[in-house]
Amino acid sequence: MIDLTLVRENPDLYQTACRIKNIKLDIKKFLALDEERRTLMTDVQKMQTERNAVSKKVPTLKGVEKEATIKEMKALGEKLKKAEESLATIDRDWMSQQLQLPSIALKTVPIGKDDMENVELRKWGTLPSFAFDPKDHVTLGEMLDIIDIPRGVKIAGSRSYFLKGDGARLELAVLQFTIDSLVKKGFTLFTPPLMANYAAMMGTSYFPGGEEQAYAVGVDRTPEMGLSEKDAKQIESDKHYLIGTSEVSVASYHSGETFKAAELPKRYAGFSNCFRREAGTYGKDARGLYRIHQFQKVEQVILCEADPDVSAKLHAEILQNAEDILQALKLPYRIVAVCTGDMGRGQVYKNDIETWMPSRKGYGETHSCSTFYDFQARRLGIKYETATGEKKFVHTLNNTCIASPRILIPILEIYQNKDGTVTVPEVLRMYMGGQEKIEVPKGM
RNA sequence: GGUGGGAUGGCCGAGUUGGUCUAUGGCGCCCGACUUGAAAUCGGGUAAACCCCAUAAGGGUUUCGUGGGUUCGAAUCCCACUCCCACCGCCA
Repeated sequence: MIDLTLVRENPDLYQTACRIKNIKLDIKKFLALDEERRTLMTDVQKMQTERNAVSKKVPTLKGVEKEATIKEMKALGEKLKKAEESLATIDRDWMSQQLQLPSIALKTVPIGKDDMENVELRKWGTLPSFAFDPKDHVTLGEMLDIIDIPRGVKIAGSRSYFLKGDGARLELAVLQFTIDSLVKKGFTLFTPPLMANYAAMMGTSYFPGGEEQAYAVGVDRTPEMGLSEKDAKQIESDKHYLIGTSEVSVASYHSGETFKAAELPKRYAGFSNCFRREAGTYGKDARGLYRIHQFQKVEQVILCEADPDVSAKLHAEILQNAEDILQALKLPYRIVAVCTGDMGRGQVYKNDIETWMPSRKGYGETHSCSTFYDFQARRLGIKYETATGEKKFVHTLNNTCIASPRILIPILEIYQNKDGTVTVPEVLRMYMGGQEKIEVPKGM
């Protein structure tokens, strides 16, 4: 959400922001509506003022005068009701447009229309070379009996999978390693609600706009369940959404709260399953574990004071935390600056980390590091009180620290051996009982 | 799932025959007085969002769980919903 006085004062700036972020919103029209809304609001308030004043006088009046006043007020009441109704109509339109307003990207953000125009900033690591014909993670997973996609599809439909045996253990190992690393750095770990209400989805700026990517719980089940109207209504009001990232729950954790400046920054780590419908991606990344409906992620969430220097520093910090994990795993990666068209309404700056995936013969996105300034905080109502007593909205940031099974793609593919086994990355062995290799299970 | 109780300002809590309620009172917090300093005491002040206005001074509206209704007027009456607490039942 944007401070509207800024939009009123700088309409061109926001129109440009819409254009470069691919948001279809006519700022001039929005401001005209905003003007209309305020005019009407003033009218309504004037009528309310009169009603309040006269109503207060009524008990002191008697007889004819009282009758006349009440009659007069009745007429005013009808006029007021009509005005309030048209205000409510305008309000809805105004609100939905207001939620479209983008934040202003930093000057350093490359201008571009989609991920093709993201800019590589730097690379780390040496790309693997194989003295044999390397297999992709799907083949490796089948041969080692650690990934079972066909049975996942049988149970839950396309883009579903089972991790099995050492595959499941490897996932837990990499997650636990990441969690330990963040905890050592002073992060507070959360296992948050996996279901969130509309306010949390809206507050973190996934809604409106991202509804089709979220699984809704307790909605539209009336026909199949044969519910009574009353029960159906109850379920409708029960509506929750499966989170696509723990950012939704963890960033909303302090919604409506006000901190003392000294309590900031908050360094939070959310560990959760994540659910994504992946609507509109039919056929894209169809093979393997790259794009699936359910995964596990350790996410960093930061709340800090509203100072661009402070949030820039923390952005670098949480980016580095993710790089530390990849470096410990010895996985080559690159950092890109995400361009305006690929960065979303609320972010002012965003980096992706892309990890080398041999089967893709390229880097694939594994992390996403965003700075929002006060965009989310305004929607969530998270403030802090400065030393001078001023109340301001906090800045929020977040970054993936690890997401699995996507990270298993480079691990399996880079650590594979000629004989089809996979070496367990050194730092993960202690989480797998010291195991050094994943081999074909006995009896296969 | 059943029965009962409840939701009021940062916290506790009064107000429910609709109108001097401008939401009593207390606690906490802030400022001041007294004091060498502190405590105690005394005095004053203590919500948010939004609108008008010159980014002043000032004025106004809304908010007593949420939404709707009745009324000239609603914390107070009516309807629906949400959430919390207690006990019973069921349950990983």
